[in-house]
Amino acid sequence: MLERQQLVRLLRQVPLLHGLGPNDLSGVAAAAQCREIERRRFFFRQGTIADAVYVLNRGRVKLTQSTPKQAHVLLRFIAPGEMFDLTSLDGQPYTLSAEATRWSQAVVWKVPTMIALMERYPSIAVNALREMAARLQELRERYRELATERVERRVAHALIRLAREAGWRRESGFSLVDIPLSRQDLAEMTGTTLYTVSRILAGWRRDGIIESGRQRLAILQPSAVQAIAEDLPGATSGDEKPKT
Amino acid sequence: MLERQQLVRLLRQVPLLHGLGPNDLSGVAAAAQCREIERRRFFFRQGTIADAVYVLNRGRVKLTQSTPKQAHVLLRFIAPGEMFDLTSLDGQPYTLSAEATRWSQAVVWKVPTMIALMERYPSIAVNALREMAARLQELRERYRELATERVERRVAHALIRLAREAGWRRESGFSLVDIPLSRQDLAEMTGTTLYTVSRILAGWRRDGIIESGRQRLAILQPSAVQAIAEDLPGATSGDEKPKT
DNA sequence: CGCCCACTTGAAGCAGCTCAATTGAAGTGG
DNA sequence: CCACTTCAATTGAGCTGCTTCAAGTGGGCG
Repeated sequence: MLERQQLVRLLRQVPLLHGLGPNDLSGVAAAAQCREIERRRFFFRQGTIADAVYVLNRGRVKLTQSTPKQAHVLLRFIAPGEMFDLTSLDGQPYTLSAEATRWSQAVVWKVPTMIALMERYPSIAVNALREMAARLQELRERYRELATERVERRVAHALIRLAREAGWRRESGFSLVDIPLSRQDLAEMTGTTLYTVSRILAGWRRDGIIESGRQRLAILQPSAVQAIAEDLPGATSGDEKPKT
Repeated sequence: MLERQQLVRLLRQVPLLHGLGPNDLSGVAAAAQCREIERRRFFFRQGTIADAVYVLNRGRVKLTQSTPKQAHVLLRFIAPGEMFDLTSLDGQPYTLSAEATRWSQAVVWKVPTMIALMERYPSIAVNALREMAARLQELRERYRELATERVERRVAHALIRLAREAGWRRESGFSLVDIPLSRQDLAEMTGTTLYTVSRILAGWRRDGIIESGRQRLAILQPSAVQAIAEDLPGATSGDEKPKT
């Protein structure tokens, strides 16, 4: 757990609280709770009441939605500093679940508490709005993608997006996804099946664009992935130079 | 155009401004502008700078997104009272376009003006957040639908959604969509082609579930449409009684 | 009245899904 | 350290829902 001092220092980095002075931050911190969970456990589950707002401090969280018939959709990953999930301000049930992909720590405010804070410090509300607007915009783009693009391009986009959301580790000079990521996960991100993802990745591996193993994925030629995502020349041929 | 008095009376109905007193409303109204446009004209277009926030007063607006290759996606319709579109608070370009489907009137605030209003009247920001959260939630649901459901069910869902967003007119006892709605529009809403939509509607028409013509659509058996959307029994057989 | 444009319908092709069998890498326990 | 288990990943074969292309049809508006 965290001491107050430590918490305030943390919160200073959080985009949601930008523009607040030290005193304000201290007040906001006083209203917060802290929650830590293990890998594969949930901050909240689809169907339970949405009574809190989270800001991820350490770890990595994935947001998923599932249907009655056990079809799952992977909406996005949350990186440290990001807010999740302002689904409802009125005590409606969550329509998604938040699962830690490894040990994670989040700062939590009850919804009524957060609303009170926003009334008192309006810039929090404006920051939240900014974050929500960005989310909405990204999701709209993905929606368009899903409606108009072929699978291969969607998978390429998913990899590029993972670079931003999930982060990468440098390993022997290449980008390695910093998340345990199965074919199933990628399929659920792009609206396809794990078989199709496997075939696509196999093709890219043959072309030297990526390296991959069990829950592991490394991009050898970022520019080639970009080319596939954007319909540039040189998409399938492996004649691109690896960047880095 | 509108007088101040009239404008204030209007703004009292707007969810975005709920919780404000008469004086506050008057101040908010003073900072607003008013814009009226004809059918088929745009409040804003994809690519231009997002420097304003709109609240629709009268008419009907559709939000669309298009790709470089002229593929279009119809994101949603805006009904009077709704806010559109808080895409960006920072002067980024719009990633969508807002087109009037008939003569429309909207109240407009410049983005910096609206941010200042939110700082002054935090409940506006909270209301905006509420609206954004609802949008995000709905879009996530549609994203999941697009990723996991067949076309026929997506079209059924689109009709149900239109009932809420676009409104219906009662005509000889049946629900008629209150928007000029082509097969192409429905295709762009559901991520398919106008041909497939045409075939699906033809089937429903044979089963007596709908009536349809040129840019016209009437639902004869709402419960049958619901059944198709939700995978209930009695989906394709026309043995349901019309509600109403 | 005649043209335009939304809509319909058929036929062919294919991208991606489904099912099934196999491989192989990472634990696990003796 | 090796046998065993487990589970992600691969790959083939067949199928199908949907797209694509092309040719009509008919309602509505100028």
